[in-house]
Amino acid sequence: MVSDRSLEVLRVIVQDYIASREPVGSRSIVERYSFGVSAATIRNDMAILEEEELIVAPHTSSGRVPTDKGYRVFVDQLTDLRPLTSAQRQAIETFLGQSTDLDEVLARTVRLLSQLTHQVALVQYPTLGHSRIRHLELVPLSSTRVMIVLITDTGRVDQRIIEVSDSPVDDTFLAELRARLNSALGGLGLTGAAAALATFGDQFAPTRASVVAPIVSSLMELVVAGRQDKLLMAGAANLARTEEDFSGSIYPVLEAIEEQVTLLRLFGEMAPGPDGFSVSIGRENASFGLGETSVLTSGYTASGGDLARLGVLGPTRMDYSNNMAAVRAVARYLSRLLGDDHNDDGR
Amino acid sequence: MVSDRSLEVLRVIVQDYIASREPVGSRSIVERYSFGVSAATIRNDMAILEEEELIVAPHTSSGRVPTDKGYRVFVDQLTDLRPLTSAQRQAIETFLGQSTDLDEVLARTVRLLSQLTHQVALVQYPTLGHSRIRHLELVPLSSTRVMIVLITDTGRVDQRIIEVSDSPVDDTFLAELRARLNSALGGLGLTGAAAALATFGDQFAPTRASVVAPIVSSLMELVVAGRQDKLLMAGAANLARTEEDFSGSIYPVLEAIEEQVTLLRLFGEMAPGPDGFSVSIGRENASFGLGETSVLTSGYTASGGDLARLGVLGPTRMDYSNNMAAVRAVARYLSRLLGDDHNDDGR
DNA sequence: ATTGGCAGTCACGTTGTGTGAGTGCCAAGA
DNA sequence: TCTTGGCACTCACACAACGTGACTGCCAAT
Repeated sequence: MVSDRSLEVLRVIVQDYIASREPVGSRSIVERYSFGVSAATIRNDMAILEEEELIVAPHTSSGRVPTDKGYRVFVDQLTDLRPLTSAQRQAIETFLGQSTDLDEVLARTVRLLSQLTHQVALVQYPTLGHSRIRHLELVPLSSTRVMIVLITDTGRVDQRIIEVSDSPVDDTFLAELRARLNSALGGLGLTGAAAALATFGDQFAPTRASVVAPIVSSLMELVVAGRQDKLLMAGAANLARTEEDFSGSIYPVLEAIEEQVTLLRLFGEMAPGPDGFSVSIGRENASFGLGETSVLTSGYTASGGDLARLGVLGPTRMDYSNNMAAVRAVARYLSRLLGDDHNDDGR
Repeated sequence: MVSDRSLEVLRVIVQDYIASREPVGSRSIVERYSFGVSAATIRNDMAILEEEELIVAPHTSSGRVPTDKGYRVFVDQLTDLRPLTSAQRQAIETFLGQSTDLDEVLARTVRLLSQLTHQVALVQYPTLGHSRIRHLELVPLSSTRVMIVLITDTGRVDQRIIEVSDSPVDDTFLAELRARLNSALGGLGLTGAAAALATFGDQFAPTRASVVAPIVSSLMELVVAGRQDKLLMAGAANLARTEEDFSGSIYPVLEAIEEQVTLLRLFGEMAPGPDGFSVSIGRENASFGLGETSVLTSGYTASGGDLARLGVLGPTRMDYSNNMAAVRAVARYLSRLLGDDHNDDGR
């Protein structure tokens, strides 16, 4: 059976291997840590760990390296998150403290997270599920083209350009349409808006259909698509820095993370832990072409209770302790920032 | 002196080296090409080319490799651009043919270009210099926060959120302000708008200053910042695919291209050639941390004559012929698409 | 100007050898 | 039953020696 000391041994193996990228042997363990036992005993423990597939020996006669399963046990045991240094805390403050615009806040956040962890950082835009429509604008671009701008109370702006009929657009009618749309949809959640839109066209004369129909249907798409997420990334270069941690080239990894859809699926499938925190290690991500990377994510809440995730992605051999602390801290700070800032009245 | 045949030799050296990534020797040249002379003669030519620093021998006794200067001469001589295959032409059509939204067109363009060239593709957003203000929207977000949305006739949307005074915002006044701003600025170019804004605040009572002033100054920033460009990128993974073409790690390259500002400076400094096309090779980009990469760019015109650039970036050892053709073709197609599409009346 | 020939250089792949880190096992001790 | 020291064994790795082959540079002859 795997004793308490065995787990301790696993812990130091992971630690040393993370620090040095070299297989760690029994001898170096007794030298560096005071286990109070001899190397032979450590070897016995290591045999047990190997039995349990928590570590492996790359060659017959070399030190041991944690397996994915080993990392998993290590991470699950990791209760005492190394607190951030005061310098790191201050970095968070100064980095995020000033900005007000959602775009800017998230852009800064992703850069910050990348710098704190030296990994690829990811920040998901808040889903618009719970956000409400603040304003809706129709802007005539030309005689037959109209731009629709949708602004939600999270500060997010979506736009779309559409072609309306072949008859020239009537400006005054467009203004009327805008007014009606705003009064019909303003303040509604996106699901409510979709419902309202379904019958919205009925109040107009059929002759107007050529203008109203495409706008409504396009708006419908926009409202539905609003739930489809967007994602920021920073620090991709860090993958090249830690290139030796990948068996082959980093090409497939870069390719995988360039595809936003992949990352969004990954975010979606990561079981949100009790405190919104989740870790996915190595092969657990194999289906995304990311079998040699680990992903740490944490949820954060934007205004209106909208939930989104942020996190970091890096080689399986990463500094979990530090990175988990950073992800947690940033997620908390961001939640506070967005919550406090946007959570006002609603007019 | 460097004879005509010497230049031919340079050409085939570049060609072969690009194809094989191996130093090319005199022997393999006479085998593969019908120069009608012996290897020794080729060797003499190569000696001349080496004298001129167009090629170098990595080791005393190995084939030759083009220098940056050699690539430069090669590219400058390159008149017969390999025309795109019909498959490539069709890819352009089907890829870009359908979309109408500027964001979407550019997003598709950058992906397309990356796929055609297997390099990192870059597309700069049209500068707003020549574009005119189509519409301006003020949206109250809360009692003290207002979102400004600026829409130009290129279909670009910029927004910004600002904090206005400590007194609650007056909705009706905001509506009036919006109307006045639109009538004052609508249809103006950005430079004109900046001028108009300078005196815009004067028409309001001083008591309104706490609301008007921040909006006007923020709008001013937005108008000026409008010229600051934005940039899309795709295919960064390709750098990892051609990793062997970089002496060290690709880390510095990835790092450099992650910084949009760097790329924008690079775009800015690339002398636009006669037909708007420009090539920058190897060390010519050293100041950007891109001394081992080449950049091919071409200008394209959006509506209103606004000029922007697009291009590809890759290792110095790249297929110039193919990539130049692709960049040219895509730039032309994009110009036509944006020109035709957006260049309509203006109401 | 071109050519064939020839000597010289040097990267690279192969093979052989020693070295050291580290393991597994076992018998003895607590 | 757990721990320990000892010992034989394995094997990656670094290093040196050695061909081999692909070049080049030079030169005398055409």
